[in-house]
Amino acid sequence: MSAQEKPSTEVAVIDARILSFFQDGVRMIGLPKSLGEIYGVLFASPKPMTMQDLIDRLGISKGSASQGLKMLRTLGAVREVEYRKDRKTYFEADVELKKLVGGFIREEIRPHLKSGQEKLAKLELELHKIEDRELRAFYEERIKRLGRWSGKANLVLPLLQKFLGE
Amino acid sequence: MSAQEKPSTEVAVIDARILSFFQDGVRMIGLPKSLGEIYGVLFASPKPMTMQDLIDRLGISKGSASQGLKMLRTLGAVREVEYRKDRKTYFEADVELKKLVGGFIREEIRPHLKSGQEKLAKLELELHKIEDRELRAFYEERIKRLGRWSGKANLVLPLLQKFLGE
DNA sequence: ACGTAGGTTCAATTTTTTTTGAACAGGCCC
DNA sequence: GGGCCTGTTCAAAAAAAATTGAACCTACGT
Repeated sequence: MSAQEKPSTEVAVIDARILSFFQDGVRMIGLPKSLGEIYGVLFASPKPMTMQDLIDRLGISKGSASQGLKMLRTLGAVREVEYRKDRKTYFEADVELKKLVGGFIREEIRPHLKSGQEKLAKLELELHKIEDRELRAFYEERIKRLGRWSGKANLVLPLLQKFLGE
Repeated sequence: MSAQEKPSTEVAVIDARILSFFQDGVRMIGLPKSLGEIYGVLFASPKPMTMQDLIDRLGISKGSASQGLKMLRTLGAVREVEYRKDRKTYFEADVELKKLVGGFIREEIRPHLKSGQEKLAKLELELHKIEDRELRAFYEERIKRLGRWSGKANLVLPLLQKFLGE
């Protein structure tokens, strides 16, 4: 039923490989497998899909699909598109690396980085309380080092985005 | 007992903050929390520590400590040092960002990337089997795109390392 | 050779994360 | 209004990952 295409064996094989590509890829960056699966199916689909299509295709629950799509949208990896004039929302994969990486950095990296920087700031304030000269010097060095790391990260992320943006 | 220093309150507070810094940081890159804890303790310690020291300090099991140190060693984040002439092995944190990032890339990124590239290679071989012209064109575009992503990653990683290496 | 301290391994357990599914909300059409 | 279709939420269940602890090495000192 519905407007599904005959899934010719070859295409099915290819879809499966693309899927496995993303299942893996997403693991690498520490996101749930189902995110990779949903994105993979959309990436491999010539036309937009509904949530129900994804549920059928992947055999996942409605809840998973809904949450997965939500996350993918906030990452900017998937977008809603006008497609048919019905009640459903149709999705397609956003395939620009720049956007994918940007979303990942914004949602998954920046917040950690920020909280780390806040921790560092507090640390600096504690330093002077250490009595022992030598020990204080040691901690100063370490904390300065953490500060440099943090600074590097702040420098690298925009460069990375620019580089991937072409 | 043992050669432990008086953990003056201030130092304890600072150590705790450093620990929490790494607990978080390690989560960001998808490594187990205990790795961050172990590394954090070593990072915050002016002198080398034994496995037993870590067990006492963190209240973790011998197994955890052993496995954690193993992983940290293969990541190049921790190294064994000569310290006292006893049977124990003493560890200290390697604090060069370049080395940390390098180890992470080598152990956690490269293998995924490689397996992804192998999948891509197989994919290319399947493409010609698709009968439908239009559909084949679509898949060709997508797979070429994946290839470009992969290529970018291969380009970026060395640059990243160089940049952090200074 | 024996006992013991330091260290590793791995199956079992615990903890954490992910997924499910049932309840619910809103909107559309009759 | 009432039924129905899409989609969301969230507590409970399932799955996956990390941690433990006991068995087991190995090398050293006596």
